[in-house]
Amino acid sequence: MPELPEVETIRRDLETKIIGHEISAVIILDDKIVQNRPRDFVKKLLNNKFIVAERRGKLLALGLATGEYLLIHLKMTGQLIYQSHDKIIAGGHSWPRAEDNFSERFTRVKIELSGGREIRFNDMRRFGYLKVVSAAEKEKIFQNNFGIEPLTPDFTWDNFSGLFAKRAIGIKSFLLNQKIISGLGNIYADEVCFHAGVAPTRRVDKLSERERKKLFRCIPSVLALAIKNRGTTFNSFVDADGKKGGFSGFLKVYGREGEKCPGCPGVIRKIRAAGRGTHYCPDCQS
DNA sequence: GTGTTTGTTATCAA
DNA sequence: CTTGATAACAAACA
Repeated sequence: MPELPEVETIRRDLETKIIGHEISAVIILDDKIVQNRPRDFVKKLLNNKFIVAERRGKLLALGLATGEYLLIHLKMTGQLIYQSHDKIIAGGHSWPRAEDNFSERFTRVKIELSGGREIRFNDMRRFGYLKVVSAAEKEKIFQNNFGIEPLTPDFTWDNFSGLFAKRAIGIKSFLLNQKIISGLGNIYADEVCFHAGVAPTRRVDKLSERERKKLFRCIPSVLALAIKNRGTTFNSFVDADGKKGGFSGFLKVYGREGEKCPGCPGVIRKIRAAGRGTHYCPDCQS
């Protein structure tokens, strides 16, 4: 599941590869994925070029020379894979094969760039989307749909501590709510709770100042370490080169139901919280 | 055939 | 208004 670290990994990959190259072809294989009218989508991209790669939460925004933005959301199983013709000729890998995390079979949109470069949007479950919007619309979406952005100067204790006020919700739904905090999904929400030593079932308005501070510190530290390791591949995530992330082995609780807790003799439990599978150690998270 | 996986949004109920 | 619960979307897998 691509969350902030996975999307950031892709953003950084693409930034070095696609900026400044003219878009020479746009092929939509599945209309459902594109939220513009297909003809408009192609028209807005063709002969244009990407000049910047931005991210807000789990949403990618690739800036175009015309001032518009291509928004890309990977949702559950989306992949953005880059390939250059040169690399293939030089003996590099070709497109990742189906057995490496199903890809080609689920290619929904192809964007070809000058010089034999190409990015492909794959999505097995077709939850993800691509959409070209104006700079104003993109700004509006960034503003209205996303809460505080971890790993930015905005993420201060002053700003973060204010988010707890008058909220009678569980930590899990607090962390998953993109309008409160941007970028955490099911994996990192559980991991943050573990590192902070608080049970995901606790209500945020009942947390002590000390516990809130721990959460505040663990959110950026867990995310930063995950980015450093190029994200978590649990099911389908791959980076822009089609390679898996390296953070999976660092996961302390997610996907480890029944295993021994990494921090104490206890056993990792799995429950349902905020409608999601939720992993934690009842002994060291309280 | 059943249940499970989750990002996001919609809908309903307390 | 707030919150939680549930379904919906979609496709694959055990």
